[in-house]
Amino acid sequence: MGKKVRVRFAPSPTGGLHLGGVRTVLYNYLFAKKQGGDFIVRIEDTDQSRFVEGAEEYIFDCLKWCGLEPDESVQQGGNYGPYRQSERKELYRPYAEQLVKEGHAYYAFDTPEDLEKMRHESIPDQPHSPQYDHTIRMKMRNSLTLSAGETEKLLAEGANHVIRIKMPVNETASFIDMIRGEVRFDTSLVDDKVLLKADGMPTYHLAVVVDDYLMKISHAFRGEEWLPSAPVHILLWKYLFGLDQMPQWAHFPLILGPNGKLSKRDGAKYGFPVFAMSWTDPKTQERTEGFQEKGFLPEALINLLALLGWNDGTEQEIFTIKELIDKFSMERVHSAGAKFDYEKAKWFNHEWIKRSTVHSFQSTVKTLLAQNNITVSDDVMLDKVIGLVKDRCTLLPDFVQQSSFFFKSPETLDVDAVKPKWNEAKKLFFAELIRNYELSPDWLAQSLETNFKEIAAVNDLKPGELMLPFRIMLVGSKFGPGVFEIAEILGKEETGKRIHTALKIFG
RNA sequence: GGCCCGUUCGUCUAAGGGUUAGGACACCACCCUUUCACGGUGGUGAUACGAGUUCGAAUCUCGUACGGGCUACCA
Repeated sequence: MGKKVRVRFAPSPTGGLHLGGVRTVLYNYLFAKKQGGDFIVRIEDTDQSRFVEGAEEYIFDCLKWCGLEPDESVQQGGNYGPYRQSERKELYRPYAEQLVKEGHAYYAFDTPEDLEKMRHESIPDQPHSPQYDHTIRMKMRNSLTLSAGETEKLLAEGANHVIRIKMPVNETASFIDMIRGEVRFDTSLVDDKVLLKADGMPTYHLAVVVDDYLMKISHAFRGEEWLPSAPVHILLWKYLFGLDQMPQWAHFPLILGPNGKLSKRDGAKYGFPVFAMSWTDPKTQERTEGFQEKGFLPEALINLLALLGWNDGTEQEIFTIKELIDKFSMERVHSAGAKFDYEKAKWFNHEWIKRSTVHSFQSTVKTLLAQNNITVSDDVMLDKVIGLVKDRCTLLPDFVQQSSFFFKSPETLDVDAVKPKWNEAKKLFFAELIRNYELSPDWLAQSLETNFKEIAAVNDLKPGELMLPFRIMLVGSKFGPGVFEIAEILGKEETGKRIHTALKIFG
């Protein structure tokens, strides 16, 4: 023991980073930081056919936005690079060949057509699952069925070939999952996975084991979808580096959408984002909106993701990243999959908006308003407005609706809300109100309200029937903070102006 | 089909043999608010099923059912 904690997130840069990915990063990060360990990001780009322009940088942008930055990666550098598997290509073949030499793997020369044929017609008695395993490998074209001479010759000729693991028969491969406990597999039932592809690149199976070893990874965490390939990795560890060197593993429960596993392809078709940040497919130009653009605070995203599959055993639900680091433990991660609930996600965001300081929203709100052609020149006023409205905002764009009218008089007034009960007496009231307000020695919500009610009383009118019209005059519609607080921020001149304008419209 | 993982309110979850099965989101009602929210109070609502172990099971075991994942020279 005493081994330094080193964990890694190993994404394949093929598109948007979805919720499950961010949560995997998060749990890795929390675990590492709690133990004072290192968090590494390794790019798994061994499938060149799936290369997507910009995907790698996008992933790092997402991590940065989330505040989950790695200690070592393509961008940060580090002592265990390169951190991109495509740049480590030459490194893997010797391991694969060592396995062949030791009888744990073999060369296979089957063409794609051969494989296709094998899968579709070789097993008449079984309806499914023709896999390249111990029951059929002796019927295929590989170094097990070919003579040593033939094999050598083919290799010398540069024939297309892969290296496959030779799964043993009737052995049990097992490991202790930090979340699930012991998991065991019958090796006879696992197929001979390709380790080294025809283009010389390793598959995930070989690369993950070799790199985890070389990068001294102490704990390897990944999604539950990887559990079935665990026996392959266990055997590779056993053959290559020794089981005692194998990192401790944990497989996280899946995050489910409405129809099973959350998938990148489903984009925002669920009615909620699945990506951390917006992603535009460089080929189709199809853009999928992310949590950031939807108006989520990174703190909220982190918080809600942390609670999707983990809790600290108390009833606390709002956690800062610092608290999460402090309290996280792998043993408390749930083993069952969790369906994502967008309503609850929004609740988390609302809570975070309420808890964040007024100042933290200043530039965001300014930008949001600018996008709606509203220029804010008075920062003091802006802060007051934010303070007044932030509790009513669930998503960041809600600030637009909630604060626009402070900076720009309403374009339309909800006349219908006023008209039916509008009369001469009320009209006279507001005329008098303007005169009174003109003379007001101060301009505070409190005194504005007092005066308002006094005038109403003198004219024998119910304040309640006057406040809605007043609100419509100032806001244009039936929402927003208290009217007198709005009037205070608007100021004497602007308030008077809006009453005037409205009076003309109401008739 | 095979293999693997899983199963507590609609959703996220707590309860690691003894609780009126707790909380949160959502929903409903009431209060607060002379707008809309916030907030407060209360309510509806769950241990998939069947055996077994035990004085006692949501909790341990087995079976069944259901759900999910994997089953590529993708990760």
